[in-house]
Amino acid sequence: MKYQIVSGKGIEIFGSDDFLPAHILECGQIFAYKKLGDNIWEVLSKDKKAFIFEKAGGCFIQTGAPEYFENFFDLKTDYAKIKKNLSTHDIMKEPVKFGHGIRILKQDLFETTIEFIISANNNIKRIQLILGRLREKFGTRMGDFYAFPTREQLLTATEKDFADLGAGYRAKYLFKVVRQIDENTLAEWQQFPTSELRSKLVSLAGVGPKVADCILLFGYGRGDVFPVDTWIEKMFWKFYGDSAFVRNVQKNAKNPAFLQQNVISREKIRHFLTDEFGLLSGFAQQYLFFFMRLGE
DNA sequence: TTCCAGGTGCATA
DNA sequence: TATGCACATGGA
Repeated sequence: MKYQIVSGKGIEIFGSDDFLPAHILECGQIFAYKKLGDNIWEVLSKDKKAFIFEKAGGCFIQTGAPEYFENFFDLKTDYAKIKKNLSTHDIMKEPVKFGHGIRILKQDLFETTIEFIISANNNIKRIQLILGRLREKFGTRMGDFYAFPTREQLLTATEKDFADLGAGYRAKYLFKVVRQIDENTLAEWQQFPTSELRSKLVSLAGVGPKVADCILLFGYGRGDVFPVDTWIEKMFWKFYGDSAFVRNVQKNAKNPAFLQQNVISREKIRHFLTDEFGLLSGFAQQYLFFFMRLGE
């Protein structure tokens, strides 16, 4: 994909095959965005903001921090190649076509951690509501918007403060996790291989296997993880319900009368899918998630 | 009213 | 290792 940085003003994106705001922003990887009009989107990351204007032949990302968003939108990665590789899997052909403009964002580690702790067993609308309140209450005002709060700022919040945002039972996780990690620690963890990094993340309050995989994928940019949530579970049964893998597990199940869901755990599904897609697992996951939620 | 949402923590076997 | 249950909240 071709693009050009316009110093201090933004980034010009040429073509829409590998960059579509609706696909990038609505595939579940980010919560801090808003559709302002037919062809205008607003995106917040950390203490920065960008507008994306869709126009004939591409997009313009308007921002005072083009270099930051060049990395954020992962513009240097060749998604045409990734989609070509993924499409060798039959089940990926439709999802890749449907979400062809998806890119996996490289989001701030601290922000991503907090966001996905809140995302657990929650719906996207309410997650956005809670996060909006979190910015307003604890973040620094940046003119017409609020920055995502720093760890320092969140240390001033009580458990009740988090609950008052509507975080529900996740309030105690938030209170605890800001005392377990800071921005520097999260950055230092980048040096670890995925499995080791994953176990460090799982040790944090409110971070289980699914949230850890989201942080690994959307923050650390690890492609070798496959977050399994309710939508991916549905996808698995839809596309692989009759696969040899499933038939084999069922055959060996102690009680064959059990429903499929009772025999194959999310952990098994995760292993199956990461074996299937390897280093492209995370990419496959995003096309499939988007397809299951909005496609068909 | 009940179910569900990008699940996790904890006790138990 | 895996299973069962509690956990806040709001929309459908």
